[in-house]
Amino acid sequence: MDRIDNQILSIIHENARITVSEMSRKIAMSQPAVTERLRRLEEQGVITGYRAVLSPSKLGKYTTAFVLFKSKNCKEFEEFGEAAPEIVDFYRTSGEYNYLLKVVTETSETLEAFLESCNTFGFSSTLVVLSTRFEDKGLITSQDA
Amino acid sequence: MDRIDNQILSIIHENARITVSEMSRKIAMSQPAVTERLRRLEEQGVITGYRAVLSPSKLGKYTTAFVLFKSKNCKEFEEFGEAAPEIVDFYRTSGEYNYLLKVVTETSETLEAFLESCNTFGFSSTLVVLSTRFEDKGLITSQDA
DNA sequence: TGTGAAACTGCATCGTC
DNA sequence: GACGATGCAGTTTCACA
Repeated sequence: MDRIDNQILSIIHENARITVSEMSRKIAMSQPAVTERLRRLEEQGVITGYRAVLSPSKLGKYTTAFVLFKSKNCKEFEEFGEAAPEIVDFYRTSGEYNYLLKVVTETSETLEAFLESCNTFGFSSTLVVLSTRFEDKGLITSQDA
Repeated sequence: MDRIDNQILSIIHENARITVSEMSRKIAMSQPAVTERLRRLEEQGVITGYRAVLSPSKLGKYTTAFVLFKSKNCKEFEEFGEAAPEIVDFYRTSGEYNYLLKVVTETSETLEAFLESCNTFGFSSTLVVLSTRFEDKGLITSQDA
């Protein structure tokens, strides 16, 4: 994990579909060398995947909310969470609440319906997202790369 | 936006570095047709980008937390947030708190230092993430694709 | 680990429907 | 909108440093 690896990570976090050739030009290194470094970063688990970022609103999902949850039966609630398509992110947390969920739904009505379906598992508190300033800022700072 | 577009979105959300040829085999359509559909999905803003997913712990970041924030001066706080490398996600929310931040730091000590640097802007409540059950579940359900 | 060369594979583009 | 053909670009592999 040297400076070149950090450059590769920074570039590929910005644009996961960049070609290895283009990257090799950016960092002034041969294309097979970059391919090999990428392979290693994947193998070591530094890179865990590559994802397209989709616009919720363009897919008819206009409501995003964070739900703080205090569940009684954790096992049952986690099984419910796995199966619920509305839950995009699912975290176990410390504090008064033991779960935090990011929920994406069509409208506030479908959010309400979702919250009601959670009621049997415990108590929740919901924060509706008004707007997103930014998401998924890179973990590599310019000084690292 | 038909079933084939949904299939493309589902596939490329799973693996953003898949080749167009491989996709075209999976969905039994010619390579130029898939290229054209991809181009349109990008142009329409359904796909807003492609990102590598990086492991925080492999980069020395062992602490993730969600910070609920109640700020007095919103403009100043947002400028601070843009510049803070610890803040990975930044949302404006409804409710008692007006911001929600996802913060990734090296240790609980660096989290503490970050929280102290926020103090001038208002009041915060922090939920430390104990574990992540899942993140970034696809917005396309199997019935759509 | 990194490089250069060669064979292979994938992609952009265009004409056709 | 989708297809097939084609020339160019990117990737894989390997011998060598």
